Amino acid sequence: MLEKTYQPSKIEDRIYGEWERAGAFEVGRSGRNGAEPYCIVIPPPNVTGSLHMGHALNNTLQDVLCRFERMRGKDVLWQPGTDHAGIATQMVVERQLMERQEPDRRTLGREEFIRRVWTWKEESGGTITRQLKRLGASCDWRRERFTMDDGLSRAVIKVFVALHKEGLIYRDKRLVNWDPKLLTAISDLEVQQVETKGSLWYLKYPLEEVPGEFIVVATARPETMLGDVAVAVHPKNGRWKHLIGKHAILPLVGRRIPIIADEYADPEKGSGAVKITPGHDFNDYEVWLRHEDAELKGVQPISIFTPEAKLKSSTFDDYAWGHRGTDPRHPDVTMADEDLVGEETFELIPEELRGLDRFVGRKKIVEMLESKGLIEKLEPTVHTVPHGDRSGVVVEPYLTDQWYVDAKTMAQKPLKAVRGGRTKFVPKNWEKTYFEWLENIKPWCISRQLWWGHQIPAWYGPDGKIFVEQSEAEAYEAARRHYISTGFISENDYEDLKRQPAFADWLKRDEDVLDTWFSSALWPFSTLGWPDATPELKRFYPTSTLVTGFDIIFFWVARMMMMGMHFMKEVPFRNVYIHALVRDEKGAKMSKSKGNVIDPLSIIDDLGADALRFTLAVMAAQGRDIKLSERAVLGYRAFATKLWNAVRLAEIYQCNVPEEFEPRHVGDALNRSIIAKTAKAASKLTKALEEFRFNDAADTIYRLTWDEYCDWYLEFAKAKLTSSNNQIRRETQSTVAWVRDQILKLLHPFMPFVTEELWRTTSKTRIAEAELLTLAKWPSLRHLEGRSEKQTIEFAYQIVRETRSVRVNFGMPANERIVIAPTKLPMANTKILAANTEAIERLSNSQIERGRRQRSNKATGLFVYRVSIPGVAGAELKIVMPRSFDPVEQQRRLRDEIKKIDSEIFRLNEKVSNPDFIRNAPSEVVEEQRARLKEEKTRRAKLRAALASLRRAPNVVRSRSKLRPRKGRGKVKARTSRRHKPTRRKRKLRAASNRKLRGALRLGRAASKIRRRKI
RNA sequence: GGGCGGUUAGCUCAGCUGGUAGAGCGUCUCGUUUACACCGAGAAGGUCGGCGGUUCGAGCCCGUCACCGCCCACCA
Repeated sequence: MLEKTYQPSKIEDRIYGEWERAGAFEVGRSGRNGAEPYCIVIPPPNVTGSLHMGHALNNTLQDVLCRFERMRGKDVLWQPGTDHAGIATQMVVERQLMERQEPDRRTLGREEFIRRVWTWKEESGGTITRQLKRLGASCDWRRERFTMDDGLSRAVIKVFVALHKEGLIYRDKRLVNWDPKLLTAISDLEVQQVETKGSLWYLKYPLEEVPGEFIVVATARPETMLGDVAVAVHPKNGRWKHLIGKHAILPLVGRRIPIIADEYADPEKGSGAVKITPGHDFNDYEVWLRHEDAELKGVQPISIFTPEAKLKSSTFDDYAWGHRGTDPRHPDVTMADEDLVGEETFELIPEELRGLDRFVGRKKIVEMLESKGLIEKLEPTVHTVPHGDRSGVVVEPYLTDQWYVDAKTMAQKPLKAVRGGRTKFVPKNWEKTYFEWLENIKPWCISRQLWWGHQIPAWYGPDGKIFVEQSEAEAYEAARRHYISTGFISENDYEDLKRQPAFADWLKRDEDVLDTWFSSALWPFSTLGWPDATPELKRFYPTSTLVTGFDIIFFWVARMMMMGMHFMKEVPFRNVYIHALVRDEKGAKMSKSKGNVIDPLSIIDDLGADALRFTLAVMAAQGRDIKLSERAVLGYRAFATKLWNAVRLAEIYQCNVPEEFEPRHVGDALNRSIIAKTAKAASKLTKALEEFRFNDAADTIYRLTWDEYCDWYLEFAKAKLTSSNNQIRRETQSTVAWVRDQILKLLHPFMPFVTEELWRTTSKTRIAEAELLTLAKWPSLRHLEGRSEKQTIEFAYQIVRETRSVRVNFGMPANERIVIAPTKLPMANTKILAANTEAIERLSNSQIERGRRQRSNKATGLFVYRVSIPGVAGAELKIVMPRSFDPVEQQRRLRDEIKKIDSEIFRLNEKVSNPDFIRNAPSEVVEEQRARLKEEKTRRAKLRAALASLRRAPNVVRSRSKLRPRKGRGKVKARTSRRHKPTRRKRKLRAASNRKLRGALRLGRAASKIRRRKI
């Protein structure tokens, strides 16, 4: 026996355990050998991560797809794993060292530090995996991978070496975005532009050729002026063009720099002349390149800042003015890269500026210029300043050697693949974003000055020559061959060297590691076993669908396309489903600092994983962000409870599906109808999922369960479940159970836990079906969708709806039984009516009168309200009003309704009498409109008749509405004026007093009648 | 500057190929020996952002304007 309410926390862990024990999520389960493969690779969460709402959404959608396809009989592989997340993980472990007051990273040394990270990973790295299980994720956990595990590392090295040999990976000295806090290069994508208030300084540079005159340059970064190599002005326009070819003297240092012509200088902006600082600005670097062989021949970019060692106790910014050796304030700390500023550059920097933090230096240099009268003016501006997305500090363009991927070349095939439809984005408009980015892609900087990650397989020889090989041994071998063949070393000398300890340092491995996204880019094939030709690789690549957020289309999706096309010669996935962001209920991004984060785990604890999953799925309409509130989840927990209770009802009435039950042969109209509706819902849901319309799919099963099954079907079925007619009772019991089972299956991808639990507890009576719902077959019910709707139970439902509506609209109390009489029914409907009389009467609290007895109603002369029964031509429902309704109110109501119908009829008339409409519209639309017109006219006639008879009706008491304050109105006011909702107890009291009031009114009515008679 | 998306009931949002504007929540009224009060019934509530166009017919297609959001680029 099921408990009265569903408590998710009681069952979820147990159910997940059962799935795992049964190996339900394992790929290639027995009996699936002939099955079509279906594969999703999980977007690997950071190993440091814990489940946030974005993960919850992302993985819910993947799980819905996987469970759906698994039930459809496909051989499903949901490939799980985590990402080593270079910077994030390194930061976490460094923080931990600090908290435990252990030696910092540099003190520990690289090897020991990495050992610590691995320890951390073993201890804490499983968090996200456990949390995904709590969400219900049906991954094949046996196959879990990690971007730093041996296999994936091997794939990374192999890819790097191969691309290097093809010239698609190379080392280059150029400007990169340098993160001064993390002390590493980062890629363009890791830079966030932040709007910042700043100033624009107008600096006066003296002209060499015209003493006493100046050229004015505008800059937001005056401190970089020490690195200026030129001043650029527009070649044709502006106030400075006459100075082209002349020279300026760089203030403070007295260096002579040329004034050059370049279109980059916009005469409209700033002063019209721009300082060129190729060592510290991407645009200036481009200008330098353009003039490298002309006016700037022999001039090199100057880097005037040095990254310095990250100091634990540092109170100043980590990026400072050029200096060497030691920091004056920290004489004991040796700089990591003391040679990054060359001797000459060092000499270029005035002594008082050396060693200053860059922002302190800015102030200082402005003061120095100001004191010399070289600042013309200062303008406040707002400009966007690049920040490191991880560190949050202002990044610095920095000229240094890094490794790059030739992304431009690699982008070509991915572009073609999507243009040719081999990979499709859903929704499609993201393709445009993808195209734009790939078409304008720049070299991808892949080296990072970190320790945690895949160390670059490049070794430097004694003369700086680079050997990129898969292993140290191979690098040494390559070096041996190279140096011997070039005569750098003789064979004998090499053999000697080999025996010496110095040999270990003969080649030096590159210290840097690869961008985390480099290994993620291989994910769709590396996790399947590449570079080995595994059966899984053959079977599941290309994968079916990738489910991810739009924020990583560039970071991840595009790069997987590049690597996939290059190494597998095929797209990594057929579909890319891009889902939205989960925001808070006000639409703000969830963030810890804002404190508006909804933690999926606490939601799961309180309301259940199913409720959360269903909420996310039903809200996942394409192209819109999800605004999530706890209230919404609450609503879908109620849905789980509703389902629970429906199954309980089936249990109470001993419903089960006997072996011989065949839904096609069901005879009763009520039962036939719910079977057809279930079948239609199944098709609709299936189609929606095939098209990634998760919200439509979820909505469909919600409607079927709650509206059709619970609110209508089960309510009608109750009468039959206790019927003394054995045949009808058994058929209904079977149908109740059969539909229940279809619902459990259809809902299972969305709400796996509660449906599994219900399946288990009700499956004792089921035959030839899977023990576990998760392994059951997806319903395929096309043949049960049925033919016409005309003779279904729907009209019986309509009778109930109309009667209920009339009851409330005419102000009758719910507990007063009224008399209704459906008339002019076709034979089929008459039968259905007869078969469902009990249910109709119970649900509308009415008594159905038919045939002879109807005429006796006429004899009473009571007011009879007539309405058409929608869907059954000509049929109408007479509702005999009791003596307890308010006629004045109802006359008003009827007149209002007639007015509405009048305008509707007018509109339809216009339409139908318009020859253009008749000519152009499809005939079925014309017919439809005509039918509607007719229907509306009939309705109006009935209402008019009702109005007329209302005036004559003997059960009308005119004085009543005067006696009684207009029902409800006064109370409405009182209620809405309250600050808060009355408590349940108060509401009960109020209901009781309302009943009393009604009692009093009835008395009043009787009294008034007597009075009238007297008159 | 380039691109994408949004504007529909009090709130949050659906609305597929143009053909009677929907849901959930909230509000109001009524109803509990009933599978479920995490419930049931009914009701109120909308010039579908503005203007123009195409069409027999526009929430949907086209143009335009306004406001909101996001992405990319740039900003001396």
